[in-house]
Amino acid sequence: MGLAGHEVLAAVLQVRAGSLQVMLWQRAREPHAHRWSLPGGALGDREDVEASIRRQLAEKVDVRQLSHVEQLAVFSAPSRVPGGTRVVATAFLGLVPSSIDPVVPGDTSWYPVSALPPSAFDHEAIVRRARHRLAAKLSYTNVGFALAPPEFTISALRALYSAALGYKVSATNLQRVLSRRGLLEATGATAPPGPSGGRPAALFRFVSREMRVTDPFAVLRPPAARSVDS
Amino acid sequence: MGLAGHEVLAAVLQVRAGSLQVMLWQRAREPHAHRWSLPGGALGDREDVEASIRRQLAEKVDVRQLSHVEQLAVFSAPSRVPGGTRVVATAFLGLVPSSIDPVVPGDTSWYPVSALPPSAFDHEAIVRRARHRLAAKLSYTNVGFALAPPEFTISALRALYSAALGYKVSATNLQRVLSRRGLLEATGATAPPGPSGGRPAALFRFVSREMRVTDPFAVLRPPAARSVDS
DNA sequence: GCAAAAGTGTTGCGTATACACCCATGG
DNA sequence: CCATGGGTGTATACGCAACACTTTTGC
Repeated sequence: MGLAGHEVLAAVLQVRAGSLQVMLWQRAREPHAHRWSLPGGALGDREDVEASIRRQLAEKVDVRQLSHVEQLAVFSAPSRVPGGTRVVATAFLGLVPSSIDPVVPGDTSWYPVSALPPSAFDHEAIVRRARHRLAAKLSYTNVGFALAPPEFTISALRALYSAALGYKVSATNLQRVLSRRGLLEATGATAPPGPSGGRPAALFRFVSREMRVTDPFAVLRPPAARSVDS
Repeated sequence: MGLAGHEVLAAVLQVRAGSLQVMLWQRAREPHAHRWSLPGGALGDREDVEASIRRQLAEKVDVRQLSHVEQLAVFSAPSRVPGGTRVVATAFLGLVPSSIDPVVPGDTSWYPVSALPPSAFDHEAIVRRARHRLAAKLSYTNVGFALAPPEFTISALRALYSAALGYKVSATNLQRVLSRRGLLEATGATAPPGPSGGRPAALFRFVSREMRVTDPFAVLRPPAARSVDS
């Protein structure tokens, strides 16, 4: 009769060691003992789903390290979680900058999204969804800021985008696109060159670290106004 | 702890009489008696949220008339619905082609999204979200098919897009964009001219009536492949 | 000076916009 | 033959991809 358990889950993604990875913890007990599952838990009585996922993630990582959190979708197949009580899940995408290595509990670790271990319930589908959402938003928003350190070289940024998208991105054009859109600004400082020399790379930062749509109307724009994003 | 009511709600949108309208029904009882609210109801034990919203909408309209349904977001503020039991809602966007005038119950009618009557709960926010989602998807997917009749003239299609987007769209460019992307095809037939003459308009149809992303990577495309939408 | 890495200039192409012009019908 | 509405042709603008070339360092 519409009464059901409600849980929140998050696919927390980070580019680590050159690949896009997701934070998972290993279940100790049934159901699905030893399988890997997404962090999260039951929705509390006095919180909405976003407050809830932030609270739950606080048990795994320092919440201030989460650079971005957004709702993905509801997963509600009646039998998605075995047992007497039916459980509906609200899934989130969470992002952590690559410059941070969060301290995580012992049962928790990171896995490349392209090589997940045996996953519990429908969590693999949730990770796929998160991955797809991130790739899409990298091209029409400024979410890049959520993967990047406060300051970075273009090469480093290129590596992040490549890892998240799963294919090589040109550093040249990446810089141009992000600059033209006004997302990137030079800090003035430069990074030291590598051991084999080379021109020192300039450091950049994202102008804003709030999610913003940067390519609002690919086509069918309103007549004259260009800078509307609403 | 995590046990809550779960309801599904849909903002069913249709272009009627030149404006984008939403289907609402007037509450007879408290809470929020006489205010207007979105169709929907409690999630059943044996259905997922999408099956549920389709079932609930069947009580209002012929489900076959729904040309598109998609999840919007979860609305979960603890006090969004007054009363003892906490109610979490999964909101959907539903679309009906403008050629159909569904028979609706007596307590139900259509209102322009730009001039909503006093709305129940957080339903106004849900309508805003639906409207925004529709506008966004009109520019990078083929959702247009869900607003349009099986066959239509370019002028008629222009009127639909203009109503849904809230600003004038050029018929010339609309046709070009949709044609280049391979979404539109001519039926060969023409519509009779109006009472004051004029060249008879050619009839078109959408090639596919399944949702598809048509502008997958605004930028940052994978190197060579162009037709990837995954 | 040479190799390596970073960044800029230039060109070409694909796609969208704007606007003029041609087409087909009713009166 | 004129007014009305429909459709196409053409010029222009803009943004991204590709690639060559210049800049700045270590050895």
